[in-house]
Amino acid sequence: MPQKLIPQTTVYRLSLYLRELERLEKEKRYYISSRELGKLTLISEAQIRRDLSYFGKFGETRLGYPRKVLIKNLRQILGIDNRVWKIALIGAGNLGKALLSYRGFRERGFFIKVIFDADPEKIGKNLKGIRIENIENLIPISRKEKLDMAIIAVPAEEAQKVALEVKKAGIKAILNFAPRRLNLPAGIIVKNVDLSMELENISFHLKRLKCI
Amino acid sequence: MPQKLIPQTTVYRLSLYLRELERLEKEKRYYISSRELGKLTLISEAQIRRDLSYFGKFGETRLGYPRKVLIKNLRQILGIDNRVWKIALIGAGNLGKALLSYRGFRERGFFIKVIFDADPEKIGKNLKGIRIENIENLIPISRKEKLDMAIIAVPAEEAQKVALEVKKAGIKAILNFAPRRLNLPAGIIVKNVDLSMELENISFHLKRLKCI
DNA sequence: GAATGTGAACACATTCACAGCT
DNA sequence: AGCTGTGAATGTGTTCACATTC
Repeated sequence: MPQKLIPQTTVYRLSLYLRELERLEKEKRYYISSRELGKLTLISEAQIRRDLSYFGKFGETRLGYPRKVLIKNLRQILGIDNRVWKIALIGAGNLGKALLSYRGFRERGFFIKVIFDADPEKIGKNLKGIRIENIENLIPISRKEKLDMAIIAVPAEEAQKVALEVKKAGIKAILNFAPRRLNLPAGIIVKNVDLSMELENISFHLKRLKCI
Repeated sequence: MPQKLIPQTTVYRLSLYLRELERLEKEKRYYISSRELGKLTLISEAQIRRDLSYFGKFGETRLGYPRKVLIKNLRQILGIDNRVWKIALIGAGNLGKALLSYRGFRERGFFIKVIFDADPEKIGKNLKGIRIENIENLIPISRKEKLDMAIIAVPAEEAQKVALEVKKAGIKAILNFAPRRLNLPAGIIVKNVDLSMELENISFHLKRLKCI
């Protein structure tokens, strides 16, 4: 496994490949070609070969990629092979609740271990069997539970403050749903899911359609 | 407004600029420089000037960009200046409900006009004052209401089928929350919000941290 | 013969660095 | 003097096209 520089986008596509390969559960054939996988994922075959080549040689000449072995490799590359990532969900509002019932988490080895909120009404109650803790206790609880990741689902105004606490707690990754760019020191992975930006992007392109 | 090719990423950043400029409501100064905006958005000043230059010359030499005028221009470019986009929400599950209570929609001129679901238990009921319609009626209702956009928040297995119906209904854009790549003919804008992919991306980077 | 893996070419995106302006 | 706007240089990501392999 050479340590070449891996494009950002490649990692996202690996998830896509994995998902489609897993959907082929009933498929009897041992091998799948980059062309076939390309048809399923809508990614060019050359792109697929390039993406995989960053991590090794998984294919066999004339045959293609052995499906199940490739699945195993992809899961290992993505870090979701029999490993558990422990998550803090911060914010027990509508979005937080929706995220709690998202099946994809558990399936992929992501476990929400603690929920935090600032609302005294909510603190102490349970959601899906998980206790809602006072956000004030974020740091001690995170450290005790050795949490890997925080999902920020609080109002925009709170997000930056919360993110700094998360960093202080030694958590190494954030998935941020608040419509606010987080300004954090290096050493923490941040991914943003920003609904406003997606909507405005669509709006931009819709407008172009109508004007041209 | 020259019709140069605009990078994908530029449009997303415009949203970011707009949001930060709007946050400066109390700011008394008329002008803001690309450097100052860069500090706020964590984008380089050169990038900001380049991004804006795709759409015109909004700045003034020696002074910077007139904040309020720039806001107006950005809103116009993004297509959210006193215009209403009519949306169908498809899927009245947990995620759908969470999206319904997202303030950002209304603020930006996005209005959820109809909700669709396949569950007979839900059809006919109301959510936030919006009636839940039978998904079977997607096409006639979409056409009558002249909907611009559909938000797909249904289970992965249903997403492709629903998307094809959306296309048939003449809707021109989709925001897809189902963990499934949609395969559609040209002529419809599709943006995916894919939680699994974000999680696996984080997992990938977390793993690297631990291994290196 | 039919696939992979990959150098080389190309396309796209960002940054540099400075002319031009007030 | 201090800003923008932008050619040119650089950096990053994708595609082409083919040598290689069984």
